[in-house]
Amino acid sequence: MIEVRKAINMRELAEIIFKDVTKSVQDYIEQYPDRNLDETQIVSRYAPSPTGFQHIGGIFAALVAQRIATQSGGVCFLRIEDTDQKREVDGAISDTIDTMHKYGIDFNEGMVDDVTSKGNYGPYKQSERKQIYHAFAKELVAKGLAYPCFATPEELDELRQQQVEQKITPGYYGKFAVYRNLSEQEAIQKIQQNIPYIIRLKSNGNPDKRVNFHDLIKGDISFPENNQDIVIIKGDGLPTYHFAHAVDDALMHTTHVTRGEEWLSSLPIHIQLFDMLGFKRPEFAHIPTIMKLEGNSKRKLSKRKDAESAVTYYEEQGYPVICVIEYLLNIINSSYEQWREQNSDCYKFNIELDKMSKSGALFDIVKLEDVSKEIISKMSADEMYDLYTKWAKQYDPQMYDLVTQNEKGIKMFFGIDKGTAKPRKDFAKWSDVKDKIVYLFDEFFDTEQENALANEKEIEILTKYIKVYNHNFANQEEWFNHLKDFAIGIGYCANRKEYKNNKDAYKGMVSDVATVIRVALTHRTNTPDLFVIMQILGEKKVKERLKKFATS
RNA sequence: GGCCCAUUGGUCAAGCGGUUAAGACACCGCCCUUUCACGGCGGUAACAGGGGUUCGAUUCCCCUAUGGGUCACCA
Repeated sequence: MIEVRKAINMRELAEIIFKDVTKSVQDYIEQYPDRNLDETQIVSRYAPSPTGFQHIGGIFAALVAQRIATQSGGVCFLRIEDTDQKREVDGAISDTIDTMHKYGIDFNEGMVDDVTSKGNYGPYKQSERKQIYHAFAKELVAKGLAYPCFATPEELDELRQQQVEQKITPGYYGKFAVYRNLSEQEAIQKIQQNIPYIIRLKSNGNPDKRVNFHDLIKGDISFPENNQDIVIIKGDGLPTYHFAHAVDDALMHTTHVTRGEEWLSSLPIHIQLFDMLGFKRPEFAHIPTIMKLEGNSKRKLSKRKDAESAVTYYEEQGYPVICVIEYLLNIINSSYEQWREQNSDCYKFNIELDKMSKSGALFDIVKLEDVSKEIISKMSADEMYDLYTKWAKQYDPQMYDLVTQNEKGIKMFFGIDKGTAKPRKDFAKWSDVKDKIVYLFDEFFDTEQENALANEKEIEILTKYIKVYNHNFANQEEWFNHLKDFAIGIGYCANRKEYKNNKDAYKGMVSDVATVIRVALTHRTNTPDLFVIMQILGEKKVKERLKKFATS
């Protein structure tokens, strides 16, 4: 009899707290039916907060989520977790979507811009799902599994302080959770007095018992059960992450929750929530954090300290997006590298969660550069030209103007060694290009600090070379043969072995001659094939530059 | 501090009780070479430490150390 009356009271309390809730839990469960997928098809999601900062770790997490769904023929959706209104930034949602799209990551369902979405399991923005959370919270209160808590932030602070002093686990639980045993009448009374409150879960967990589960990346893990009466609905009426996660992923029928490993330790809470709400638990995969080495210790890539944590960094530096993706794939599964040798489309690579490293990888920009150089070296000259000019237009307008005015020459330059078995690997990113090509333009060449080309030997070479210079060779080979003859004529050797065996007989190697000409023409000791560079420069410029050092 | 997770060369990492402990990047050397590259060949370099279990431990267990995560009305 007493039990029945209590149940009636709890239902009444729930009605008073959630008086605006019109639909029942059952209504929602019916509204979002099971997806018609077979067991192997994965439903995953990327669920960022719209804070306006695109972190490289976000790309990493989204890539994992999107790949496992897509490769299984499943669904990956984008859900916006905007339950913290203080942190929200305007335009962040479309910025997220644009960034992901740029990196080849698109979603089957979810938000498509700041306000609209597609898919049948929406809304996909948590702030628009308040009614849904309330319906489930109401049900919990009615069942006596959740309750209003009237503790003020000050009281909570004080409680925490005392607990810390006494060296006991801090938090709102057990005997410290004073409002969990408030009678329904007392609670109703306080509500009617307009005393602010939040809704807490009435935890049934026992920390002496353990929950076991299997994480798809981390393997078997065991935690003490959660006994904290965690907040599920905040003072502003919005749910906490934990509650929203359980309700959403259940209703949206997520089969695989992939997220950063910072969530691992709250997994006992989430599992408890799924159980108490009567939901089936999804699979979990906690992705290791991308780290950075500072001194001798690893730490999380920091938004404040590390420029490379921002996705915009890679854009500004001009790393082609595909290179960043391939580098990330390489971190996800190191077998990617081998696979890539046989395949070209990185989006076809099947990732395997259980082969992912359990600990966080250091972000290795040197490795990224290598991956990037390899990819760029395989691009056609036209492709490079298009990507470079697109980048330069935004990040280096001066170069953009120069390059677009000299399209033919620049394409010739980008085309050096293209299509051969051993293409050059000059560029890791578009910001590398400028230094490697500016000498083609007088605007830069004339003002560059010149390498010293002053000794007699060098001046002699140039003085003599200009006299025999011929701009009209048909190809590199003819041109080089001419250079060789010239070098031999002035006492240099054209055969390395011979030179080595008989150094005293020569002034130097033909390579020494080439170097002198190269420096005169480019101010650099390191450039691609000289013949092509001369062709790009044109006869007039070549002669001008040679003459500068030559004596008459 | 409590609770979790991790620990193979400088970095990313194979390995799943018996291996000369892969491979890639970086570095060094040699070769090729008109320069610079590319490429080829070779080299330096690792199982955090200590106990067990076992005929045998990088692999399994325990302890220690180190690193990371987490302990909010943030996600």
